[in-house]
Amino acid sequence: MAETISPTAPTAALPMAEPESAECCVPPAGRPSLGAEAAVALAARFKALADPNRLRLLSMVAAGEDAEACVCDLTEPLGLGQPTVSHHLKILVDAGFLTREKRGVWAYYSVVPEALGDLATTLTGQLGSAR
Amino acid sequence: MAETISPTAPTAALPMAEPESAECCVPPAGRPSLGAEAAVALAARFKALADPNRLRLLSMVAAGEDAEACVCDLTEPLGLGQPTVSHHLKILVDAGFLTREKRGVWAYYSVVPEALGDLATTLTGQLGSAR
DNA sequence: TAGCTGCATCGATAGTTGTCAATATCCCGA
DNA sequence: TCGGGATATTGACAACTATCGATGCAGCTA
Repeated sequence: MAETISPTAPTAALPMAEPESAECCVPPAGRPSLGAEAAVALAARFKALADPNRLRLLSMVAAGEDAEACVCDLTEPLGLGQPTVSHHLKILVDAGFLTREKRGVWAYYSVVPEALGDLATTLTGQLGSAR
Repeated sequence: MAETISPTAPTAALPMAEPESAECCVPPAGRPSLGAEAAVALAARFKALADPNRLRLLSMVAAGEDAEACVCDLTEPLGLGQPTVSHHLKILVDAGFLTREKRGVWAYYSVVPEALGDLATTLTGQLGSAR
């Protein structure tokens, strides 16, 4: 899929070749930019958002009365079973995007706005060509 | 993946079940917050970022000379095989985070800053209880 | 107290993903 | 034209994930 890179056109426009640095694999001049552990931690947060149903859950909670909602409100619109919704909510809580508060029999979930803002900052800051 | 995005078609036209317990389960006003297809599209972008090695690739490309790098530069620091790196890069290109330019034998990848900025905006705007 | 209700946890299973080895393809230099 | 190197593609396999049904637990209510 999408593998057509037009193998003929671009190469013909190439001049003579670079003067000296004809070698491609120059040593990584700067620094590894993003460490392995930091990448794992960041990927874990993205992984929590990498599911359509979890995104909808997050959105529905944010759209609630006081930016909170209980499980029974969320189960039906998604068309998922209650255990599945509970599972997704747990993942979002573990990732720091939601908080859980049990009031009586019901469990109310609310968003953590700083978490999303922090992630957005990391997106544009660390990865957006600004090291 | 095994995600069923709720077979109910238009994502919001739920028949509004009769509220038996007036305490908790009140259907959220009627605004669907995030549609099913929008959630799928957004999740696809997050999924591309939900891997540590892909995040490091993105970061390394962004930290390159002109915010670009070729495959051979990226293979070694990651400790992955060349096909694997190529696979990850393809995923990032398909998600719109990178662009590929073939110069001679080498393939240079560069970041698409608007993609990250756009995603960051969506994060704080659509999900961050701002509506 | 007993029963009921909302939610979490526990296996089990189908589908997806990350990785590698092998191979194909493309391009440059001799 | 041929050989070599850089990259992409294919096939296979292990690991992970999303989902469900069954079950357990806690708190309200009669």
